[in-house]
Amino acid sequence: MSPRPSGGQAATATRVALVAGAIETLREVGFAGASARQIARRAGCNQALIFYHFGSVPDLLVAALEEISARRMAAYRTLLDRTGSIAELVDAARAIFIEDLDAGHVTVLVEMISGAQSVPGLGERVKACLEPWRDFAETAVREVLASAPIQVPAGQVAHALVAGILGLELLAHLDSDRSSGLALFDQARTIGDLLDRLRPLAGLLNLKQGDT
Amino acid sequence: MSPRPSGGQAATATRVALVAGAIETLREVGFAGASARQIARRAGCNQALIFYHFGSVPDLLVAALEEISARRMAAYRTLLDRTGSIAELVDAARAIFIEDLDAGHVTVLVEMISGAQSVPGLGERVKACLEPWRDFAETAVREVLASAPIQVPAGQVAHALVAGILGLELLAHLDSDRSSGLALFDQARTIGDLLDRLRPLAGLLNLKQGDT
DNA sequence: GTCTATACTTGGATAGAC
DNA sequence: GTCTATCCAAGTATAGAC
Repeated sequence: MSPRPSGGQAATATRVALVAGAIETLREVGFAGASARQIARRAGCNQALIFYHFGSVPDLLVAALEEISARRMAAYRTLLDRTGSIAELVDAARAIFIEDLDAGHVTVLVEMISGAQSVPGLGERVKACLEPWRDFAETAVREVLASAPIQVPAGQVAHALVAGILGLELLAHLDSDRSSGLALFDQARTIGDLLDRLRPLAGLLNLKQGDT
Repeated sequence: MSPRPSGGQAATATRVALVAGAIETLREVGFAGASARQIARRAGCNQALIFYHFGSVPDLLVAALEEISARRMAAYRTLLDRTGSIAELVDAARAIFIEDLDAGHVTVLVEMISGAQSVPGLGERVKACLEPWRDFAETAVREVLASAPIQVPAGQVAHALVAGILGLELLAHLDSDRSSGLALFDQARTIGDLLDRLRPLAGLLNLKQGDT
């Protein structure tokens, strides 16, 4: 669809600026306010370039979401690499949550999900972008709770976790207050710490453990 | 601001139709697609009437949200009246969640929260509409867990609960699948049932219970 | 109170100069 | 590749007929 000429160096810079502008616009005025002119102004270039490089405004917005999705996945994966305690992982997750909140990554995601209602076919593409986030969450839950003394359905917990993050983002933005959300991480940290202490007892308490 | 002539019977019918149309529009095409013309078409009346009766489109949308908020609060309060078991209350909450999901009540709320980004001052008004929902959630958590054998911060749990509902709504709409959310209620039902069985032991287990 | 008609603004998208 | 200029569609809002 989009031209994407092969050898453009300046073109790449423009596309990067437009994606950054799209993210900034989604953050500041939401999906409903993300017009081509608003985005171009923040990108510091002409409005017509959006259509030249991306074809349409929704296409650019999807590209922006994909960019964020890819960047955050990289950051998240470093989380799973630390195979330390659960409490340690909760701390790291909290730090990343703050980072996402301040940078507006989740805002962009939420705006795209709710905004998808008004553009036919957009929902499918947003859904595809969200898939890695869900997979990551499920993997994280599975790994973290593998050694825990309780048996939980990882898929459901992951679903609740993703939903929780999205909901907290909505509320945090509405209230201009992120402390309410962070307090929940502190709560999780306490529970995680408890699970860490109980871990040595895992073998004793696993009554109906099926897997290895 | 709005005229609201005192003795209009037909006028009231029109306002009702417009509010209903606004809700339907927010559900079907979201905040970004909720234009005066779209709403008027669904309300079966003229676009100009929106400005006559409500002053502006955002004002009508807020009125629609207030309408929903009031109606749902009435339904929710019947929940708290049943002072039965926790499991029973989870069942009732599940039924209401389904009702809200199918009728699109939460969709309207989510669209208004995320859409508020693009209209200066709208956020404050949406926030005011959300307040009763939060208060209700906190009261519900407090009452339900008062007799439970564990000590929990009701405010934080309520905040997480509201966030969870909003997030589940976002995901349910994106996936056109509400079963993932409902599965969590089944999970909660199991936990509630566990708490019900443990309730007789509450006196024994309360190690650091401060209140009555 | 409700409609038609319209003024005005903004947004999506394209053509063509450079 | 990027800009200016422009067309057209859709939106908000108002004036005035009925």
